[in-house]
Amino acid sequence: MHLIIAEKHIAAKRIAAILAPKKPKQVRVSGMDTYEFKDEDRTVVMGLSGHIVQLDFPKAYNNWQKVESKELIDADVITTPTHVKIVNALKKLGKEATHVTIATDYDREGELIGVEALEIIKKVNPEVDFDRVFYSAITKKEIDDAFANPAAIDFNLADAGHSRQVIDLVWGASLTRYLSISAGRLGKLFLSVGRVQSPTLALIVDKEKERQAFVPKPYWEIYATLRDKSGELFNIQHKTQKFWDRGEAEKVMDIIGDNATVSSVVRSKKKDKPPTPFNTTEFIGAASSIGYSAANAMRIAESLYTSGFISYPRTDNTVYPESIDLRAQIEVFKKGTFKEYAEKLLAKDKLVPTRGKKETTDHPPIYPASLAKKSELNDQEWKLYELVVRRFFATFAEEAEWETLKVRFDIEGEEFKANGARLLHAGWRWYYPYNAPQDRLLPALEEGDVLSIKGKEMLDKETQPPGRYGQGRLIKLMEELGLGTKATRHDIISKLYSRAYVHGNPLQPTKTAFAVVEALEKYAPTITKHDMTSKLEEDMDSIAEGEIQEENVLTESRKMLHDVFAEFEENTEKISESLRAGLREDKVIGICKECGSKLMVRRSKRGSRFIGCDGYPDCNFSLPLPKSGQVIVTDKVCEEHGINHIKIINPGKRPWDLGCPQCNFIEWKKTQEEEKRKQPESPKPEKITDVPGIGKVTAKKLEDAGVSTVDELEEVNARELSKSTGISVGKIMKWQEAIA
DNA sequence: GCAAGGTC
Repeated sequence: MHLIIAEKHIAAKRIAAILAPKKPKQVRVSGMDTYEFKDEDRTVVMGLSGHIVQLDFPKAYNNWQKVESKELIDADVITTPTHVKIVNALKKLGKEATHVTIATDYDREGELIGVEALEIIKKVNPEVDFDRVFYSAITKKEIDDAFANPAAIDFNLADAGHSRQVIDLVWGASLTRYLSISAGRLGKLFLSVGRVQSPTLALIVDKEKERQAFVPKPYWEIYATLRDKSGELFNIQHKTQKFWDRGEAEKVMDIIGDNATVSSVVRSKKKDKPPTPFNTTEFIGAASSIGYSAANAMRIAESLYTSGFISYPRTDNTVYPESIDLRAQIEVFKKGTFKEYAEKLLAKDKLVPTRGKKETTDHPPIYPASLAKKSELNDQEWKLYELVVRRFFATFAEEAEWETLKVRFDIEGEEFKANGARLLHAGWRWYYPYNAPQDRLLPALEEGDVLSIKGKEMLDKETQPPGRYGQGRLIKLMEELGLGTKATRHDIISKLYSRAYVHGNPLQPTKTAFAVVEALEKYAPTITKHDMTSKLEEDMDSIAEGEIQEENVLTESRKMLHDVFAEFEENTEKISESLRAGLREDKVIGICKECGSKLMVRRSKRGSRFIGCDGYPDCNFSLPLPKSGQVIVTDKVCEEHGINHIKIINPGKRPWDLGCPQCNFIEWKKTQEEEKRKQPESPKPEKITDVPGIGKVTAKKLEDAGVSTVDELEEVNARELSKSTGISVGKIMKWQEAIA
């Protein structure tokens, strides 16, 4: 039997459909759908799900307290299955196979994924014969060509990928563990470190430092308001856009008289080029600018892809490959919502798409694969589908053409100006109307016109600090620096949120993030720089070229990590103190109005959280906090209470903007009172069976537990009563609420 | 409970 292994299920299905003389038979093997057909031999095609195994340390290293972080550097690295069903199917089919063809994606990870699968098969069938095929799109021509010319597996390339896995695990796990223990942050709140996440976090922290160091500089702007012939008012600005000297600006203000003369009018034309095809980064950038987070955009893109509405969403490529029939792809839209756009494009004799800078072999750019009806998708999905369709169309459209107008004015010898712009020909902007610049219309003016001045204004302004990174911009920057991949960058950003290193969008780092980045920059600078990835890429290339052995690269990397730990050991105390200080700062939410001490997030003896005063026990001012979720202190300050707003982060949920905790508490008390006022009629129940939800049977149970009157039920400890009766705590507390 | 990389 000939076994063909693809990287994912859908690829297996499509490859089978192309290779099979007749429709392939769908056969379930160990719970997996595979595709079988008869060629020269019986052939089975099965899909993996990317990596189906994972690297890890042996179980003995799992205990954070007992195993020193340093020991992870030279610990064994073992391979464990992550997709058991697929591994079982591989073993079953692998045993029967006489020949195996690896048909995973055409890139480094694809090579490694193929070798991982082959290794599983070799365990049950050591003598099996194997080869490898390369294709860059699943079209009949590419697949037929690939299978007509099978090649050998590139084990060096797979080794290169494997070295990355080991280095990521060893550095990430040992540093994460060391920092978490040093800061006393164990359990869910551990402090993570990684080759990609830490340099990304450092970018965000650096930007924040730049903002903090920024000193705003005051400047002034001068405008005059003119009336045109038709009576309309419009503004013009002094040619010195920013006056750094107030006196100078005031001098100009004094000069402005009653009239302005048009000294020149220059009309010209400007063109702007249609956009390039979407790759993942560009797609996330565009989605981000219409309000989607990177992770959400990718989640929705994934579902549009699995439903067949768009092509594969994880791609670096920005050039449509020859193998796609682009005209046919536009013809799909001759019906439906985008009919008029498709027809206009199809009327062209020649369709010439734009090309981006990146051209790769793995997958085509993202394009709409089939026609969707609005009713088939939810609102969020539709908007992103529409974005992909419109972008696809725009890449075939003409340039947009603007008419620009530059008018200069003379006011008592001072030059003023006004710029106008008008869209003459929409071109691609008709297809793709996102973030389009507005027309700036100026009245009809000619050189020598004299207009009356109706007003003048001098604005006080100051220079602004550089902006924080938005998610779209950060992903683009990560790509430029080689951090992460098209499939992981959005995940890395989500990770920074869930570790409470950042909050908000644009991203704002917490004090914890500052402390972690500072500690790493001082004692383990390698892991905070994108150069570590560049160096790793170089090493991987050398391994792939066969110039160097994987083992050599790993040994060198481990040696570097030992040096880092030697540095740690000399500075144990300092690292621990500075981390703890940073972590403490994230707990401060302001100054106590009653005593002037710090108000902090604290824990009671019973473990519940609250906001308490550092001046306790002399001052016992306090505010409640929600029971679960991480508390994040934002930089927004409540105008009324002078304390910082807070957010609550629960894994897998949207962050909850709680606002000022004191306002929130006051609001909560108010609604509580209102609710009481709403139902003052219901009198306190007399008998225990008057309490809603308590019948005779329950009453008997309660009596057996020593609770026979309403008063007793109100007083009893719900937890203890639950233990002795088996009734849930929640139910008991509800009864108690009903009584009160 | 630790990373980053695939894919769902």
